[in-house]
Amino acid sequence: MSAASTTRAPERPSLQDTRFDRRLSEILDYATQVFADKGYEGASMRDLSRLSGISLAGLYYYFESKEKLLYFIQQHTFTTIIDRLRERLAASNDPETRIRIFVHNHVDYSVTKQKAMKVLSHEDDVLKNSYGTELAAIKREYYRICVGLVEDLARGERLKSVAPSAAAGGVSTRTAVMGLFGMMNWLYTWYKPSVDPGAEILAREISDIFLHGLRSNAGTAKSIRGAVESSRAMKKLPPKRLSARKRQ
Amino acid sequence: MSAASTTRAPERPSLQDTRFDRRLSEILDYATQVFADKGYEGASMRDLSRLSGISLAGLYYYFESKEKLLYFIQQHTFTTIIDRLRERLAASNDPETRIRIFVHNHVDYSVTKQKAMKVLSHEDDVLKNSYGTELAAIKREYYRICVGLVEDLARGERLKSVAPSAAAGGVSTRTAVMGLFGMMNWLYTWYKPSVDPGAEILAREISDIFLHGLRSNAGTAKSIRGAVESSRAMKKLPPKRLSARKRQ
DNA sequence: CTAAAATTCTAACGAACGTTCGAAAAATCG
DNA sequence: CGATTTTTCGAACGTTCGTTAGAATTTTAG
Repeated sequence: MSAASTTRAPERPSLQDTRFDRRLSEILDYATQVFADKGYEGASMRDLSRLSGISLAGLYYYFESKEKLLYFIQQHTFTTIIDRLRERLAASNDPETRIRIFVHNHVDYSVTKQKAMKVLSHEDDVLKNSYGTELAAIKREYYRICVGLVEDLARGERLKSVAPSAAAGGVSTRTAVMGLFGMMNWLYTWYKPSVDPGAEILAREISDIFLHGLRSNAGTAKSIRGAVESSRAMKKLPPKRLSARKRQ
Repeated sequence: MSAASTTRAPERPSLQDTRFDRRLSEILDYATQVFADKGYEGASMRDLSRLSGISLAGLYYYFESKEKLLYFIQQHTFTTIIDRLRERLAASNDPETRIRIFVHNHVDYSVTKQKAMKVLSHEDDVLKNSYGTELAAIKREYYRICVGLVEDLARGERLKSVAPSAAAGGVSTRTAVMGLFGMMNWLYTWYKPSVDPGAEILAREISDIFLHGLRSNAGTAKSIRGAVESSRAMKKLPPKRLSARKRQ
């Protein structure tokens, strides 16, 4: 009888480390690897069975569906990142330092848990049911934390270049934060531990770009208006050819 | 008899706009939508058949496999972006302006051809055979163009904060360029035309962050060393609990 | 040691997948 | 028009998919 679906006993606070728990988290590690390597849709339960050495049916003793498996991975990864962030943020009250802590925390996790982070970023909008809604809520919470940090910085330094809207020049908070997430979440596509710097240096580099990027006085920015509009580049270009085909 | 696989006549330079070509590119538009909405692996040929109104077998008259379909989309999107970029870059010799043109070109395409851009970014490493190798080459070419623009800027302004390596503070060229790609390629996950600014403003915001980020004199950067190491946050944290389970 | 509970397995289910065959229909052209 | 080519389609192919029933085995506890 499948424990994950039917048995429903005392339900202790689940803070123990039972045999079942250990096996499940072992499976989650294998699943993270398979999902990272082949994508959620591209990976099959048979791939996971082969890699983990557990029979196909044996897997289903620990979770009830492939979807739940992805949910477990993403939920665990996300809450771990947020928990660590909260602990680390307690160490400073300086707005700039706190943003650097935020970036370091995120980059550090991306570097040390590359596959989990890839599954979190790349399979972002796969889950559609209640799992998806819950993960979306966690994501929004994480986003709001970052917005708060940026607003603290802007307030403290009176950065008029960071504003809710970017109408008159300067950078909107939303674009800034999303840009930062872009720099961090894109890591999984290019980071190679053997070639690239460690989390400390990488986090400093990204923080530098972001922080100094926000501190710009927007007045000095050049416009591409003149240069571009003088060419035909800005106008609607004629549709390009499709690739070659084999026909007469 | 399937024209795409067997017939092999005169093979004119394929610069015409035949009935076949028009139908194929119509199918590619539908396929772009399906792949963007459900992911390449998650989308089925039956989904495409339903959306396009063409029978399952009818589709295969125009291409020989699902893989080739993805290749067509990605190859066409990528070369279009590069072609437009080359035209637009001809309008200026100023290093900063040229980088702004690069960003605008990329952002503009992301905003106006959202779905195609999502397929290009999100299904980046799906193709493994010769298709994949060819696309990787195009990608490298695009990357090298951007590196060239950044190097021109650093040379022209004697930015000692932008260097091949980032050992002593400052930002390595690789991290800078990858960070820029991150900001731009992450767009597809959050950009909403109804809420967010148009390509012009968005491109200026991203360019501002990037350019002013690079121009920082790295000396003023704070370190999170002290703050973070004084807490237990930097150390290996005890493993967090997995999510709840239903057992006794 | 024995009985109960927890864990694992083999074998299979029906559904969905990418792709193809061969004939029907539509378009082209003398 | 009739002949030929181009385009479309219903029906099926073999394979793989996620999942499950039920028996066999291992672990746990008295």
